[in-house]
Amino acid sequence: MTDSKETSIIDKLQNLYLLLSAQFGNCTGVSPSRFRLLQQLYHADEISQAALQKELQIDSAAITRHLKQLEADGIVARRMNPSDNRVTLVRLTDHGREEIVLYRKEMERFLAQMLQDFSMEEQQQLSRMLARMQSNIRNYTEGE
Amino acid sequence: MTDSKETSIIDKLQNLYLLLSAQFGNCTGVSPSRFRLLQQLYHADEISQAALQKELQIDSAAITRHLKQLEADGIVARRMNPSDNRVTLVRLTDHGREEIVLYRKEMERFLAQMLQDFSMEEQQQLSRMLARMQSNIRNYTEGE
DNA sequence: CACTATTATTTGATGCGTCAACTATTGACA
DNA sequence: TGTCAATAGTTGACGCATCAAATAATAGTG
Repeated sequence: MTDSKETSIIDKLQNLYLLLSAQFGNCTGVSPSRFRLLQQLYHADEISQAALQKELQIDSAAITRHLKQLEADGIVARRMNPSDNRVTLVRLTDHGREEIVLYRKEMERFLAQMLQDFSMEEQQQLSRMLARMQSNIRNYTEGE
Repeated sequence: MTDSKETSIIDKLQNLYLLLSAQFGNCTGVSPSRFRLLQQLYHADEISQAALQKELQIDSAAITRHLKQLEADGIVARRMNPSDNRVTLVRLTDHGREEIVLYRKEMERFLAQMLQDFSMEEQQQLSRMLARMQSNIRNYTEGE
């Protein structure tokens, strides 16, 4: 029986992800999701929640909650799009912009450690494999 | 700036994991964690929660809650270890054993789809890379 | 034997994600 | 223009994980 072998990739993926989230949070002070969200805001100046949702691939409910918290923390400011009252536009506050610079530094360190012994070639290979799995899973959905 | 490039592995890992969890659940009817837990029980006959915790690398609080639910669903039976009243021994019920056979079938299909275009060689490579990252992250913790 | 770890499990608070249901706006078209 | 569909965001219920604190039982030691 190769049972345990066959599942091992899912197991490894899960163990890695859980460890990654926990450690990333410890090191940078924000969760990976929140960091990614801030990263988008950092590059985008001002952006709608729907656009954030598309980038991050996270449920829009989760986006709403992150932003609510970030707004309460003074990291982010929101306003309605005057030309379409359905959409909310989000941007970093000046304070937020300062904070994220620190997060980014920590993240750099973390990432460097995580990939310390990976060659460029390996990193690309890994990236491609992850992307392939993702697309395979997506197709499974449709095929159901 | 190669900013978005540099984070892309974490991004990809997260996107993949979230998609994986959601889809795995849809397809098999159980979450990856719960499946792994059942898998352990399937192979172990009777096992303590602490041992499960070590295998799965999941917080023991989460183990308790999974088992509570599984017990309520009649999948699992728990009893105290008569020779050490601290430990709880867990085993699949007959019903549970039948159920898991079905889950396993679904899981096989899911996994096959996820890795459909991966050669054996690639799968091993991927496994090794995931393990390396995990160990790199662990070391980071200690280094702090 | 009493005292102090250590170990196993549980519970409560919290973070983050999902889905489903609901509101508000906008767009399109008979 | 009135109606209906699509889009953006929010909220509530829920699943699953984490940490910290509490409880029990056992082990080790002077």
